[in-house]
Amino acid sequence: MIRITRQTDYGIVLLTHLAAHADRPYNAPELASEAHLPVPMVAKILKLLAREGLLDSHRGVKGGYSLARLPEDISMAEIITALEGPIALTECVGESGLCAHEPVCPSRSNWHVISHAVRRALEGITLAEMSQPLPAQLVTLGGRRAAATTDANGTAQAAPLNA
Amino acid sequence: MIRITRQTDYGIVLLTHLAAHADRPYNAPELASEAHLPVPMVAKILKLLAREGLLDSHRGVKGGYSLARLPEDISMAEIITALEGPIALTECVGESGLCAHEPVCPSRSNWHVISHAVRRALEGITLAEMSQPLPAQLVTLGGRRAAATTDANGTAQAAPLNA
DNA sequence: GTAATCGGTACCGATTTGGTACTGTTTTAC
DNA sequence: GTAAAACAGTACCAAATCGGTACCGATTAC
Repeated sequence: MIRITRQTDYGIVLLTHLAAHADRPYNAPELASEAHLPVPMVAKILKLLAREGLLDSHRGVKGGYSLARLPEDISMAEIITALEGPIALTECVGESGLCAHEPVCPSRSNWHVISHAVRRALEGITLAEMSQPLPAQLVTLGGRRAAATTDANGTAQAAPLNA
Repeated sequence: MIRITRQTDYGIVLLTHLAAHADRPYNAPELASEAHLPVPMVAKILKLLAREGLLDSHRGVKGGYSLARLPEDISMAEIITALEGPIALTECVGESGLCAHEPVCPSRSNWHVISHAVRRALEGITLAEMSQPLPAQLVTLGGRRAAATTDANGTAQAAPLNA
C-alpha cells in the first residue's frame, strides 16, 4: 500500500485546515474539534510539527499554533519528512553500510531512483494546493457525496475511522 | 518513511535478479541463494508474484519461475501493486464510504492527487531499468533521465503535477 | 510411482502504530 | 504575584501489522 502512518494523515489534515483558515490562530482543542479528530492525538501531532519548524507555537493562556510559513511554501514532502523522517521507501536508502546485502544486492543503488521519483512527486504538491477546494478534473472517481450531514458544528465527533 | 514492506523490497530484488538473468529458469531455492535471502520468504513471495501474473510458474520436478513479460513491460507500480495492493497512501483513497470523516475531511479529495502523483512516478520506472547496473547520472539529484538511453518510453515522468 | 517443485493456508513472535496519561514550563489575566 | 490556560516532553499500553516458519496438498518429470 505504500503506507504513510495515520499520524501523518492527521497531520496533513490539520495543516490543511490551518492553511484554509490562516486568518485566525488555533489551539489544540479547537483544531481537534473542527477536524473531528481526537484531542490528544492532535496535540501530539501539533507538538511534533512545531518542533520540526512547520508550525509556530505560542504558549500561555492565549497561546496556540499557526503556520510558520505561507502554505505555498510548504510541500507535502516537507510535511511527510517532518512527521515520518526522510522519504525513503526502504531501509537501505538512507545511510550507507546499514544493509547486510549491500555488497550483493543488485538493485540497491536503483532504489535511490525510486525514492527520488517519489520525493519529487511529493515536492511538487504544496499545502496551498491541498487546502483549495479541488482542481476538479483530477478527481476522477466521481464526485460522490456533495451535500453531507448538517452537523458541521463542533463537539469533536472523532469516530475512529477503522471500518 | 512512506514505507513499503520488506516483502515488497525482497520481491523487487528477486524480480530484478530474474530480469538480469532472463536466459535461465529459476526455482525458489536457487533464487534465494543468489539473492542472499531466506528461502521460505522467497518461496512465499514468488507464489504471490505468480498468482498476480507477474511470473509464470512451472510445477513438477524441473519446475520454477520465469518472468511473465519482458522487463521493459513491467513497471514498479505493477510490482508494488501486486505485492501490497493498490497504491494509495492513506486508507481513504480507495473505495468510497470507508472513511468516517469523508463528509468533513477537507483534504480527502486532494489525497487522490498525491497518490496519483506517486503512482505516476512509479509507473515511470521499469523493471528493465532496475536491473541495469546503474544509469550513473541518475543517482545524483538531477531530474531523472535527461535524454540518453531508451528515452521516450511511453510512460510518465516523475513529478507530473505542476512544479 | 517417486521425487521434486509449486500452491495454499495457518500460525507465531516481534515490532510498529495509535492512542493515553502524567508531569513540567511558559505566558496571560486578574 | 497567584492562578489558570496552553504548549513541551516523556513514558506507557493495547492492538494491529509484519516478518518469518511450518505443514500439507497438487502437479509434473523421469
